Amino acid sequence: MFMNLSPLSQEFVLHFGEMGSRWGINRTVGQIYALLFVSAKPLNADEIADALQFSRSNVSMGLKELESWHLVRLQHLPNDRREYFSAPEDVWAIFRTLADERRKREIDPTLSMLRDALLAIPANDEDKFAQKRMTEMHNLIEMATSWFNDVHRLEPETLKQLMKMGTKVTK
Amino acid sequence: MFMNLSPLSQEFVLHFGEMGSRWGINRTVGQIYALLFVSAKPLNADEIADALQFSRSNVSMGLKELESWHLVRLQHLPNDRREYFSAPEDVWAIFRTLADERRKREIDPTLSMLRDALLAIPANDEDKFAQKRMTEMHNLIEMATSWFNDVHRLEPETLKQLMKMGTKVTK
DNA sequence: CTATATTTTCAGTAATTACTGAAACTTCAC
DNA sequence: GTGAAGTTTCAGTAATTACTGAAAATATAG
Repeated sequence: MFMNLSPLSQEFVLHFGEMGSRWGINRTVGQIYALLFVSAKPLNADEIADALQFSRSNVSMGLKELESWHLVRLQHLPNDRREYFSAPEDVWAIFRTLADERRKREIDPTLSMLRDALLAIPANDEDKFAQKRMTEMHNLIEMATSWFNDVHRLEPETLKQLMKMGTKVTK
Repeated sequence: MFMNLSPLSQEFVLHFGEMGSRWGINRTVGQIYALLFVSAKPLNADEIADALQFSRSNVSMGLKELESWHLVRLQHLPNDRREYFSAPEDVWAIFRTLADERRKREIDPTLSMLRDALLAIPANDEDKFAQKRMTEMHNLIEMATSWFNDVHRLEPETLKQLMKMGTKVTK
C-alpha cells in the first residue's frame, strides 16, 4: 500500500491513522504525524505524499492541521527551497503539547460556558437543580485544570519522579 | 428549538452537542448525555426524543452508545413499563468512568501495537530508529497509565487532597 | 395465548467530512 | 523584472457518518 515504507513503520502509521479517527483528528493527519514521528530525517511534503500515497494538497492541509496543534516543526535544509517537517524529539514535550492543546479546545470553552450559566438567575426548581449539577461539574474541571497547570510547569524529570512515587505519597 | 427546556438547560445541551463532535461521540449522543446530566428525574426515551426533537430510533441508538461507555444508568419506575435513564450523580465517578473507557479504547490498543512492534527484528537502520522512537512512546504511555491506574483506586476525597497539594509535594 | 406497549434493527437517505486536481498564489534564483 | 519551483486554496466529488421511518422483535398485562 505505501511506498518505501518498511512493514514495521507501515503498521505504526496505519495504527495511528485508525486512532486518529477515534480522536478528533482524521486518518490522514494521524498517518502524517506517525510517519514524521518514526522518521530519522525531516520530510518534505512531496515525500510524505509519495510515502502515504495521497494527494499533495491533502498533505498540505494535513500539515497545516498539525501545525495548528503545534505538533510538527518546520525547517529548511541548506540548498533546498522546500519546507521540511519533523515531529519534536522529546515525547514528554509532545505529551504536554497535546494535553495543552486539548485543554484549550475542549475544556476551556466548556469552563467558560459553565461560568456564564452559573451567573444566570434560576427561573424555577428545574433550573436550580441544573445549576447545582453544573456547579459540581465546574468545580471538578476547575480543580483538575489548575492541578494540570501546576504539573505542567514541572520538568520532565521531576514529573517522572512524582509519577513513580504515585500513590505512596498518600501515606 | 427544543421543547420544554429552559434556556439555561438548552445552552448546556447545545454546548455539549458541539463538544461531543470534537470528541469521538457525535452531537446527538452529547446532547442526550447533557440532558440526562441536568435532569432532576430520570427520563424515558420518548421524553428525550420529545425534548431534543429527534427520532425515537436515534435516541435508542444514542442511549446504547452511552450505555457502552457506562455513562448512563438504566432503571425502572413502579407501574411503568418504560425504561428510564439517568446520569450518575457523582461527578468524580463520571470522570473516572470516562478516563477509564478512553484508556481502554484509545490507549490500550496502541500499547499492544507498540509491544508487538518492539519485538520485531529491525531490518535496517531506519527500522532501528523507528523502534527507538516507539520505545520512547511506549515507555511514556506505560508510565502514565500505570500512574493513572494507581490514582484510579484512590477515594475521591484522597484524590482531592492530593490535587490540592499538587506541586507542593515536589519540595 | 392474545393484544398492546415498548424497544431495537435496518435499509434508505440526508448531512457531514475528507480528498482531489486544477488554478492561484508565493518565493526565489537569475 | 521573468520564469521555474514550491505551496496553498477551493470547487467539485467521493467517502463516511448520522438520522429517519417502517418493520421486526421483545416484553408484559390480562
